[in-house]
Amino acid sequence: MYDILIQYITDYSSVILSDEESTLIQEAFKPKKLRKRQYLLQEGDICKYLSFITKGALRQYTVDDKGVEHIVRFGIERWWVADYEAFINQTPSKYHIDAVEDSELLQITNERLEELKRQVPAIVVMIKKMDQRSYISHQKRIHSAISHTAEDRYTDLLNTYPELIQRFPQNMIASYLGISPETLSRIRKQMTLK
Amino acid sequence: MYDILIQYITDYSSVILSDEESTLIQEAFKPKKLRKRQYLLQEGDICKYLSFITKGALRQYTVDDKGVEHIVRFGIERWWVADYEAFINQTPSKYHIDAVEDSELLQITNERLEELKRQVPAIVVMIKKMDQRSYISHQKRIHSAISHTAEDRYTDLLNTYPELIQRFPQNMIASYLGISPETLSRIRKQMTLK
DNA sequence: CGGATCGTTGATCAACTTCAACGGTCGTGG
DNA sequence: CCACGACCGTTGAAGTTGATCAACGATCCG
Repeated sequence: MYDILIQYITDYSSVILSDEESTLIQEAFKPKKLRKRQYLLQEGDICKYLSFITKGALRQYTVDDKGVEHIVRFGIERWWVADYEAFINQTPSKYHIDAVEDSELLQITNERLEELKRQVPAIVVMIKKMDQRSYISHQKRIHSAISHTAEDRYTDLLNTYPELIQRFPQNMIASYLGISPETLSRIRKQMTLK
Repeated sequence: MYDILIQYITDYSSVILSDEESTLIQEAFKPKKLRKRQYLLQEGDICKYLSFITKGALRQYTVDDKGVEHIVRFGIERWWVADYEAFINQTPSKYHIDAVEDSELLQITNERLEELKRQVPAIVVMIKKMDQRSYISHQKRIHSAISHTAEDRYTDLLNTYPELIQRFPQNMIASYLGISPETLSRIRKQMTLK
């Protein structure tokens, strides 16, 4: 399962890792398995780990006073999960993270990650690229949310991340888009008629 | 005008800069003035510079096919502006950036910034902190957009960035929130009645 | 087999947009 | 320096979009 991570780092840093570096990486990340519906993090928890998904699917979300869930992020293979705010500041999280399928993760603490950055330069390059990509995708999602209709936002997601739509149930997709499950159902019906 | 930047870097890196470092920074950033309504960047331009605002107010936005503007970002003193995507990849921008007031900026190119990071460690620390803060604020804005009503989003902005509401005309605030100017006007009226 | 969950559909309701009109203010050119 | 036009915020009326509530069938899983 470490090979997926090594491959990921190679892809994102454009650096081929030495055997020593690979070993350092494997020592720094600890495996964790989650059953479907199991929490990785609950509201109020400190987020100790940054997790790399080698298998499965997770979601990060809040629950409002009416009990409605609002999904801010999905994660599948080769994605990272953590409540960044809680992870960086080591403060209680405002979010829940749980497994939507049986999942396998590789986890690292903040301190260990800093150490690894010093030991393996490729990690620094990879993290920089990840940060840039997430900045850009956040910007796009914000733009989408403030300027497009529900249908356009769904079409957008369909084009950008078709994997997610195949992978997560429709009501979660609706929550991610900020619309009701009923509305998404109707939008999909509309679209098949065209 | 450089003192604002030096102070900012000191604040965000928690490092006191040597005279040499201050000099290096001043040499790397070039001043630029903008008249109100003047473009810093137009759609299709390559974004050559990252700009630090020492005075004034700017906005980053798109214009849709109906001619409606959608503001994704504001900037005032001690904020940075650039179309990150276009800046990093040196590709044509999808956004416009212009001055809402007469403004003064300090600009740096990507290469010069990389050089400066090697020369002044405090810059690296500062950028890391900026990245973290922007990640968190993006996450919050996305969460706000998908889970709150227009009124809640306005109240949120009022609490988080009161400076922006005092500084930018109401129709721009509405655009930033993703609602029509009329709706914002009515929301404000509602709120004063309470 | 039985309960829970999910997607769908219909009816009604609330939120927000659009269109139009009006008064106030600001900046600009004559 | 004034007058005019452009822009901005406000308000009303009507229209649209999406939310809510309720019911139903299908599927999945224990």
